[in-house]
Amino acid sequence: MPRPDPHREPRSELRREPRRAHALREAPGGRHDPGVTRWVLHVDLDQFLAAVEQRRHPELAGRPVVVGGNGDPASRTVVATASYEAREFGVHSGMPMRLAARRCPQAVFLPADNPAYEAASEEVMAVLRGFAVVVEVIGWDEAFLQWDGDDPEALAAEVRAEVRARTGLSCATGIGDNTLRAKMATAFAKPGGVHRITAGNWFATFGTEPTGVLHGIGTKTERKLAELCIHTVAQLAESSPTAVGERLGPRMGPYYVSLGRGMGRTEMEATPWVPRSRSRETTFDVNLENWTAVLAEIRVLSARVSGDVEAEGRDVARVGVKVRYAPFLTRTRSLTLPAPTRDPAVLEAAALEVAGWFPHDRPVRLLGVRAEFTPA
DNA sequence: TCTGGGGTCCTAGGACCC
DNA sequence: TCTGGGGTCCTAGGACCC
Repeated sequence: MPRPDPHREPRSELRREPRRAHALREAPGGRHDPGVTRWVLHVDLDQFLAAVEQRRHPELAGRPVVVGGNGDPASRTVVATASYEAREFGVHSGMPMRLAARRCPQAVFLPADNPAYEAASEEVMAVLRGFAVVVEVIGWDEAFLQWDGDDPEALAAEVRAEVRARTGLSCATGIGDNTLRAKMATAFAKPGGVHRITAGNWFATFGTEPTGVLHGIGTKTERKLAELCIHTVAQLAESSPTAVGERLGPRMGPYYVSLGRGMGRTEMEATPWVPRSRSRETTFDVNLENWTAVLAEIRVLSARVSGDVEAEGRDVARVGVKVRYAPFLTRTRSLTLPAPTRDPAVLEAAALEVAGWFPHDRPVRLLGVRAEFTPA
């Protein structure tokens, strides 16, 4: 049973789900025209970052490539994406670069070039929008397609061929009768294939699997569910939403039960995502020992965030600072601005003020600055 | 396996007001 | 003087995802 790769590129969609719990119920048809079925396709690019690098550096094709951080395998960063060749050596996303270098010293280590990946992602999304489908982008390398028709495998094959022809990139496609099942199907489709999961084979596929296989349930939640004697997907599906809610929260509890039942959305949202916040953070290869250095770094991060805010062209309502002390104790503080602004001087002053609230007396491993926008 | 960077949303407690 | 309940805002932390 392939467990989905826990780390891949940005832009989460999971946390948008609970709010829409009312919409999680199967659409009262999913069938608008008789004989035509609503399908969701989850298109997921294979080893995206590594593939983009291999595409622009053809000499890297077929070689182990590891993308992450600043590309220095000795630095305190982790692997963002490993090519399939590198995965053969046990290198995978989320692994410390140092360990990756030990497992696969002959790999080519490259720094993450986010603008390049954003551009490549846009190329792919443009191809997807060329089909008669509703496209919901959920990350650099992922999108849901909503489509009413009879042969989703045929559509998936067309999509894959077109993406390959127009961008040189390979993708896998999960097919489902909702977002969750499509997404979960993709794990079986990788790399480059197609797999279909619907209400008809949901429990046959996942019923006896641990709850942690579900997209949206991590190790912490899996453990809490186990304390309620809920171990498998089928057991979760049969659980009382209110009982689970008493333990895991009034929204999340019922949401988890719905996941066990394989529920998901059937309507995609094509309108572009509006970011809620922008943040920048840095982990230092050598911990910062003095507070003057900390404040200097806060200024640097604040300026980067201000640049992002300016590019976004929206006002900031709140400024937050994150401090991770050695060895790994993380604290966050934040402040609502007296009035929304995008003035870099005001944002910097706020970040410095918040930073001043933290204990000054321990080595600092990471600093971060975050700006939260006023609601659009 | 000493654990990145960039995000989203939920939860819960306290402040404050009516 | 003491008490209530509800609503909203602010804040810190937690969990999860790519």
